[in-house]
Amino acid sequence: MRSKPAPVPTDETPRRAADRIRETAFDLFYREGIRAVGVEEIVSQAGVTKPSLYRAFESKDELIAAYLRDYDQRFCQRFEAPAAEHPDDPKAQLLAYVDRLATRASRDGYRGCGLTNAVIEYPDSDHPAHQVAVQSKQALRERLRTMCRAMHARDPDDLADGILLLLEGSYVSGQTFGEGGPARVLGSMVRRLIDASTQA
Amino acid sequence: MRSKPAPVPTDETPRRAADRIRETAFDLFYREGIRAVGVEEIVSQAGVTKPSLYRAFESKDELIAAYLRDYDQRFCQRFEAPAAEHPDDPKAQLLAYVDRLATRASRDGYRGCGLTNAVIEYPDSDHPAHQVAVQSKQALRERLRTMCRAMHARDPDDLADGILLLLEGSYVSGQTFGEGGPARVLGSMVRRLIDASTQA
DNA sequence: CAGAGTACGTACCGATCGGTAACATTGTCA
DNA sequence: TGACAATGTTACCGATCGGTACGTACTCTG
Repeated sequence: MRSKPAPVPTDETPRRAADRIRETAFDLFYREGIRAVGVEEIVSQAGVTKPSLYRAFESKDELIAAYLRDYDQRFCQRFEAPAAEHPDDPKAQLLAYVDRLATRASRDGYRGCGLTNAVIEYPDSDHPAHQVAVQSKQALRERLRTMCRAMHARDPDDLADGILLLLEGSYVSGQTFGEGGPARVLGSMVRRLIDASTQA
Repeated sequence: MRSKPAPVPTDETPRRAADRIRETAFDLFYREGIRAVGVEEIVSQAGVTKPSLYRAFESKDELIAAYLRDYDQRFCQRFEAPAAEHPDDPKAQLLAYVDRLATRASRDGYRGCGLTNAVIEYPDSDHPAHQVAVQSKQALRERLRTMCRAMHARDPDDLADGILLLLEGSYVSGQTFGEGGPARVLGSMVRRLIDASTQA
């Protein structure tokens, strides 16, 4: 034990080939779409070779699944991050995420949610990409329901679904309309729905 | 003149090769995704050959654009159809479309909006598919604004964008969640937003 | 019936797709 | 020094991609 003194993953780019592939795949898949990106492009941009990819991942499909799991993790961080700033205030937590999303999604070049995009690129429910993405979305739906219950909404499950529609709408509309798109009203619409569900 | 006695486009399947290609491409592109479908699959399923495709369409990209124009046309019909049943009542017109959409989008196997899907599959704004789809969405946004103004909403443009978010959210969530998905609440959420914008 | 024009199919192209086999090279630890 | 794991190098596979050169069959017109 206590042998490895410092594998010191130098925070510059090199690192392990598998990591570089994973990061490069993340960027390319997200920005250009999954089907649009070939393995050749990934390895060349990552500065590695194809055998390295296939030593780390069984297939392209597995790499895609890994990308989506990474995406889900980042999403969860983004979604849960505001919780710390607003303890015991689910409404404020949700609105914090919503307002940040509204800003991002109304900027030019926004590419939406990688998980939502994956469901559309892989409609076949047997495909690993589809499955990982759907699982993540179901977790989000559950999370929203929990928050809406904590807000003492009259119809927490309906409110949660309404908010989910607005979120998903923002993800996709951000790509369609760019700067000044409909996502700009996301915050006020979520507030209206919450108010309509919590007022006396 | 008056020569052609009856080219009689027999309403069975055969007809012109170009038409068969167009119909088959519509179904395949919509159900399986555009990038997922090759020209070979289209022509073989249409019962024609590749040269027939390339005599009628300059390229696959042009066929895709044609598909999206067809889709836009069908969408407009669906969206405007309820208008006849509710003349001079924009709210009823909109809700009629919304309620039908909610039903379709909460059924299993729903594949969303072909135009929205196309924007996600082709994020590059130079691509014809992207352009056709975005144009259609901009027209929808304008149409919604007009309707919201006619409803005498306090903030017609904001309300229109809010409704647009709910619509787009239904398109994509329908694919993610299938039966019993969030789109089931679309009707009540649209009503809440309208009410919140039109009440005294 | 002749001939033109239209509509279509056969067979093929080069490029790229995801994926692999075999072997050389490197760095690390013992 | 020597063994091992990780990576690179090179060359290749069969399948599929979008796209085309060219020959053929039908039909309408004169």
